[in-house]
Amino acid sequence: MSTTSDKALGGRRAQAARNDEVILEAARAVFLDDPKAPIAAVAERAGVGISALYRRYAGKEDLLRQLCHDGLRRYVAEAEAALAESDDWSAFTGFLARVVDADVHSLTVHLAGAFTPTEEMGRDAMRAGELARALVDRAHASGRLRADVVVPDLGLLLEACAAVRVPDPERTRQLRRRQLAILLAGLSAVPDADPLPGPPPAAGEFDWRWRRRE
Amino acid sequence: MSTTSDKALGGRRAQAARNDEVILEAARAVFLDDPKAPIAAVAERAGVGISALYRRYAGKEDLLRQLCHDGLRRYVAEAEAALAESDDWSAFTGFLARVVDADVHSLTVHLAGAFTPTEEMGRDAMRAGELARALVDRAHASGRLRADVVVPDLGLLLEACAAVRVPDPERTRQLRRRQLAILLAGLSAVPDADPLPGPPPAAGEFDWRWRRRE
DNA sequence: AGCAGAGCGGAACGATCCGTTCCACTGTTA
DNA sequence: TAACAGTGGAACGGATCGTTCCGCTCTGCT
Repeated sequence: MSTTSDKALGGRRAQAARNDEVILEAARAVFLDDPKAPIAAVAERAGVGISALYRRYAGKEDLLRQLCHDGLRRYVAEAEAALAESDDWSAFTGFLARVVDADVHSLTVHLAGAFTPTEEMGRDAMRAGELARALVDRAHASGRLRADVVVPDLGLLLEACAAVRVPDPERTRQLRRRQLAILLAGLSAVPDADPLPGPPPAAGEFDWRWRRRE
Repeated sequence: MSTTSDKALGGRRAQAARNDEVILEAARAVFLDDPKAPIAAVAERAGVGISALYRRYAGKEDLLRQLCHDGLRRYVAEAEAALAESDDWSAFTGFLARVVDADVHSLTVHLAGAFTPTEEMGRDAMRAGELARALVDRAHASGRLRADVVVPDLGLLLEACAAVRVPDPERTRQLRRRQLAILLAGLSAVPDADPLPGPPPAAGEFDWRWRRRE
């Protein structure tokens, strides 16, 4: 009944399948907390040995890359989901709230530079950019977003939220929501506001993070 | 004419006095860029040998502590200067702009935990808190600050600005000014705004950073 | 029942990295 | 010219970390 290729796994195989998730979750938690954490910390947090890690990933760089790519995919998925909404403004704000909650920015940006990206990641990153532009365009169309906000301003916004971090994850989420609310209030169109200062952030201005570090 | 205790130094003494500043500047730049940078990086950046560092500081921890304390003192000085202004709102915004420009937040917060703080730093930190409260009180009194903003919200704001960093320092300053403008717009009182969400940040909620790390 | 091997834990290894010490050297001061 | 503050940078010892490897367990198949 239970063959090797069967989906209903028991015993050792089930344990292994469970470990897949446990390890990914542990890696997420550990590397979000400290991008330079040793790989042994991931194993310890997952409650497994180091072998369990190396069985799944070619090395640390491979794990980091996968984690980062997951974050990127999540970003794209949330953006697509948001674009399916009818209300332009709540699509925009809902997207940001979900991305902030999921800590996607830390995953994609703070892990960047620790590995050589794949071509597929490049494609996904481009797609993410297009979707963000669509979201911002619709937010502008709704009239609720101030006119001088540009797409890369989202980078500043997400960075600001990701910078908030306290030991308790739930509390972190709450404080980030507050930060996001303040920022969104600041980005909202009001009758007679001073224009935002300085040259706005440009498209590739944050790409330097992806340069291989050390 | 030129005795040992003379202020007008020449030759070797002048070089040493100059090195004092060069080293501090280099340390600021290096540790702002990477709080875990090796001490040799500071020496290299300053264009001096390692001995020149150890002649002035007992060790890395001592240097970090001094750097952090400098940041704290700068914060206090800016706050005092701001409180001398007559206009409540521009005292508030001017203070924030100067603190953000000076990258004081990174110095005091991102270096915290890398050394055991002195009692004097504790006193200065308390004084900083009092001054911040006075600044926020006056901003509230001006009617320009939304009523539900609390003092520790400044922590979120400064963190948000400090999180913006690109390789070029001047460009970093510009982008941070933009970020600050957005945040201040978000913190400005408007007729009928939704209240800020979540339990507001509490007084000691960011103190965990000061716990000795590893 | 028994065997082959997938999966695993964790010690051990080798390669860095980094803080600190130390010593030879140089220009200055008395 | 003797003493020395100031310095550069090699060298050392400890710590860290990625990766490998070996022995063990438990499973799935014959």
